[in-house]
Amino acid sequence: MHDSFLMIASPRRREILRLLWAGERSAGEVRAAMPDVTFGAVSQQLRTLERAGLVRVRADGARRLYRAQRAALGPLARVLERMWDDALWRLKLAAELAETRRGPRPGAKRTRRTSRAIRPTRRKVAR
Amino acid sequence: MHDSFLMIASPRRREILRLLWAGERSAGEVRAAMPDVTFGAVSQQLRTLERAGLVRVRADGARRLYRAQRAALGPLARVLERMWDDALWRLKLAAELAETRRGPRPGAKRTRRTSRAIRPTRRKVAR
DNA sequence: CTTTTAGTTTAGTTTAAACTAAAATACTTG
DNA sequence: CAAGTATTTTAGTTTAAACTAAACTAAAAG
Repeated sequence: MHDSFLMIASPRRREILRLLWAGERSAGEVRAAMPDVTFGAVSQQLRTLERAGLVRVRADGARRLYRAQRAALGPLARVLERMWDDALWRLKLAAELAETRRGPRPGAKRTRRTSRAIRPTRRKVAR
Repeated sequence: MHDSFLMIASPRRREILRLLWAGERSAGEVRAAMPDVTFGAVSQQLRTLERAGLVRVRADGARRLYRAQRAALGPLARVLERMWDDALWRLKLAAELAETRRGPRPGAKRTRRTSRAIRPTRRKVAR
């Protein structure tokens, strides 16, 4: 994934961008705004956005503060801003968030995995 | 699928829209511009775009003439137009078309299916 | 040092998109 | 009507995205 069109195609990522548009927020604050998904899911989308250059991170103690890199979206930034200002579009957005869920639902039955921890996987310590 | 953001997230659909932007073209003419996929694949994307209201069809004998409904894209129409005018973006587009292929490659090995024709499936005769 | 708080990462699951091949449909022409 | 051309539709496959649960890491607090 790398393309801006693809990035803003996801209602979830658009919502995250909106939250980070005006200023910095911690990962936990972003997560708090989306109680329907796990922290892991939000963290992954933040990383996806970071890799695409659409957000920046900054460590602050145990927290990590994210903010949008508005210019990275080019002309699409304006489109998003106009959308967020438009009340009608806001209603559509809410509907989409409910509709376009792709991964497993919270109540999905899953097979128990065996212990794991085969690879020690030292974290890259860049925080 | 229904959202404009989702619609233009696909390089294939963006390319189809570009071809239909200036005027009418038959499904076959669109297909001829994308020799890397089957007629079926193009026909499906045309229908997807039609359902989203982004193109219009018109029957002409055995052919079906498509054209873009530019206004349906709202502010995104301008973004696409600017993109198509920009030579740099054109290079990126070519790269993406090669990269973001998701379905089976032309040479993918597939299991032979058994006869079929279980359902008669009368076509809805709306052409 | 132990526990708590904050967040990331991994491994695996589910789902939809994008495709193919083949069958079906429809119009046209001999 | 048969054959050919144009296109759609169906059924099935492959792939990547989006998610969950659990394991992990790191900093802060007790």
